[in-house]
Amino acid sequence: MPELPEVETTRRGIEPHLLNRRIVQAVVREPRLRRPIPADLARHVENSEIHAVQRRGKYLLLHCGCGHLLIHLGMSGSLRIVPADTPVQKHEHFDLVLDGGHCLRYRDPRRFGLLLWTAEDPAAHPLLAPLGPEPLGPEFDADYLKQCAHGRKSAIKPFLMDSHVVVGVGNIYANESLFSAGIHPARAAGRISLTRCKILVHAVREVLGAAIAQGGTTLRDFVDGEGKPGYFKQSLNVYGRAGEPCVDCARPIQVQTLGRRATYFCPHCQR
DNA sequence: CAACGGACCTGCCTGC
DNA sequence: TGCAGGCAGGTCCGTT
Repeated sequence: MPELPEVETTRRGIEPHLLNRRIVQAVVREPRLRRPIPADLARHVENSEIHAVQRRGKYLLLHCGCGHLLIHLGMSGSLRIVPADTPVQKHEHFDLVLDGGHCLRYRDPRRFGLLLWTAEDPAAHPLLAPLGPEPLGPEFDADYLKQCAHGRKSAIKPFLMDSHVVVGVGNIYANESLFSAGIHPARAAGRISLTRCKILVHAVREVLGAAIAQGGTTLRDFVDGEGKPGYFKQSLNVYGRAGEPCVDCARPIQVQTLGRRATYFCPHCQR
């Protein structure tokens, strides 16, 4: 589920409920996520106030007390604000109970997510430090992309999905951005001209921006902080549309595996 | 160092 | 109907 637009949608949904609230209790029902939830988490966060709710790539950062909570939603994670007495359902692995009677509840069937605590500058955390620039920020431009791709033989699609190149572009939006830019997903990253890098950067920004504006993409179970789905699915041009007509040329959309991920494209419009 | 495969999990869908 | 197999929005880590 969650690529950057879904994480940003989640951030925007939960932020107003969290800012300046105090965490009165951290309840961990299932610590076995991709990495175990630290046993001493409660000690760090209980009775601390949430000062900021930020995002870096697909990580959510809750600045509370004298450190940060890092939350990653993995493939199937979601966060919701619910009344603290709401009955717990399957796969709801932890709650941050807030003063005022609500709690932030995390659900993640596949348990690929993360909940970690760091007392340092979160940007220096080993998981965040090596991340590439934000796709919507000024650092991500054609010159950067061109330089980054120099000499790389990897196909552009898995290259674009590499969080060390640029953060936040997962499978759905890599497919959509490449379609929008008219670039074939299997083209070697190092063999894309500066002009086309410019087009691609623009496409990534447009696609992500539009997805955020529509509350993200709900394929199966993504919901925002209020439990509502995203509406970008209806704007998808290629993802999940194998065999259906290309919106530009009406020829059938192809699907093939690239870098072990389903890759959708129009061989006529993408070169 | 780049590229690739395996691993971490559950749920859902398909086909036998 | 049951079950095995494949596939799914992510990304870390170890090996070539």
